[in-house]
Amino acid sequence: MTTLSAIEENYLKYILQLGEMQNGNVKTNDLAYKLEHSAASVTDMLKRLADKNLVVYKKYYGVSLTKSGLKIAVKILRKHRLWETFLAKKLKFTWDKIHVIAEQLEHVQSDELIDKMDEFLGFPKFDPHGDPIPDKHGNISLPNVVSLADAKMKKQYTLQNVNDDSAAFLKYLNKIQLQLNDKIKIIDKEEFDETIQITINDKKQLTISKDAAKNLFVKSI
Amino acid sequence: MTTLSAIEENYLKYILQLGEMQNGNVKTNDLAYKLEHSAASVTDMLKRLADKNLVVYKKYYGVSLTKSGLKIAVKILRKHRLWETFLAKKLKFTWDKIHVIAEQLEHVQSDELIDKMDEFLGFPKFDPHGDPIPDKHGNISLPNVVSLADAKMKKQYTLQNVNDDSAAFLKYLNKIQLQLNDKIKIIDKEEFDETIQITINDKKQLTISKDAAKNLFVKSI
DNA sequence: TGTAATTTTTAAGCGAACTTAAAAATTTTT
DNA sequence: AAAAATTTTTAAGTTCGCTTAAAAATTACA
Repeated sequence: MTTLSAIEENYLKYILQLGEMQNGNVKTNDLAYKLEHSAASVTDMLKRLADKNLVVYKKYYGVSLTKSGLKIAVKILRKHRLWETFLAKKLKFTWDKIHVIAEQLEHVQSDELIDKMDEFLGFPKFDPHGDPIPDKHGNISLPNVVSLADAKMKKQYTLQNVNDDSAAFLKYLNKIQLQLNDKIKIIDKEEFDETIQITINDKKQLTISKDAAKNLFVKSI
Repeated sequence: MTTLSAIEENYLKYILQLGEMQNGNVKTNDLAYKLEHSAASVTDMLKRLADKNLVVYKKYYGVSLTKSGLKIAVKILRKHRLWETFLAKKLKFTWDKIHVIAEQLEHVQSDELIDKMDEFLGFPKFDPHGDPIPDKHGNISLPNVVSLADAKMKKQYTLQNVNDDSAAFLKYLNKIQLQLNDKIKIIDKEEFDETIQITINDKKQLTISKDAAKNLFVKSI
């Protein structure tokens, strides 16, 4: 199989990402929005990806990944998250900058490079955002995580994951000094606006908005 | 200035590389051979690069880099050689594989990434092949510097650089009392194991192993 | 120096990945 | 269920980076 262009790889990546919340089916317009292209150009590409057997495309309905398309998409995810880990851990990049650079690096083609990088980093299971890194065979380890908005009162959690890569959100986390693996306990939930009172590491107490809580994923301990 | 495509960057890279042996001028056919493209497509691109003021292109004569073209080409060289150093030193790639991968990595766009990588590697002056790595400002350690392993018999050299910061190697240099700027003359090369007989400052005579010689960079005087 | 050989450019055309505008299908509203 | 609104596709056109074939300029040589 001939190697895909970075553009084709991005399509597969976003079909995987957008499909995760649904049943796997992604609408043309959602892809167009994500990729910042016109809907017409998305339709165009989807037909070509379908010809290559990477996606199943049904007119006016949507698109989903085939087995081989999924395999490639997961590999890109693996590369992206390994590179993010490298940038953060080894090169000491701050959170808000690693995503954009990893979006370039994820398209470098070399299986040996991925595997050597994996080894160099000590075979990490999660990237700096707490997202699971698929292993060499595409297996993803999923811990029992829930959104902080759905978490229960008075239970102990650790911050596992953030679901918003925007620079603004990451800067916010920096400001309130909330980091991955920090211990979190909910001490109150305000019904009215769904804000949440938490303690971080049993010390600092602060208020988290509904919007922020939805993007913070925690694991019960 | 808008960022260049990887293809445009490759043109600049090869114009620099091929021009080094000449007076800086490169022929259309030589580029076509290097890039494995038709001569027609090279002509096409050279016109576009000239429009962007990156090269000076004279019909039927050849092409050379402008000031801004040179600056970009040197930057790509810097990136290529830093990545090669990273692949060899940190990821333990063998020599024969690093070039192909670095040819992809050199096109990743991020100034901060280059500089952080440079720092991570300890600001190396030479890549694994002994080629000089341009610094942040584009300055290159003099090109008449060669590895002692590649130096000629009976010529006079001075020690310019060492490309191994390991305590063991530095201790070894101390022991044999070899210092920067010392005069070195090769008086014999043993074919069998590639050990080298040298004199230091026309006095002390000693034997240098192949491995040590590869890490000693000398300049002819 | 005139002709032959070589190099380089021009011309025409192609595929990938995009665009806008119009047409068609689907979904929503009344 | 018909009309209106929205989504998606089709059609036509663009740019980039390539091709081959031909024409033109340069270089080699007899």
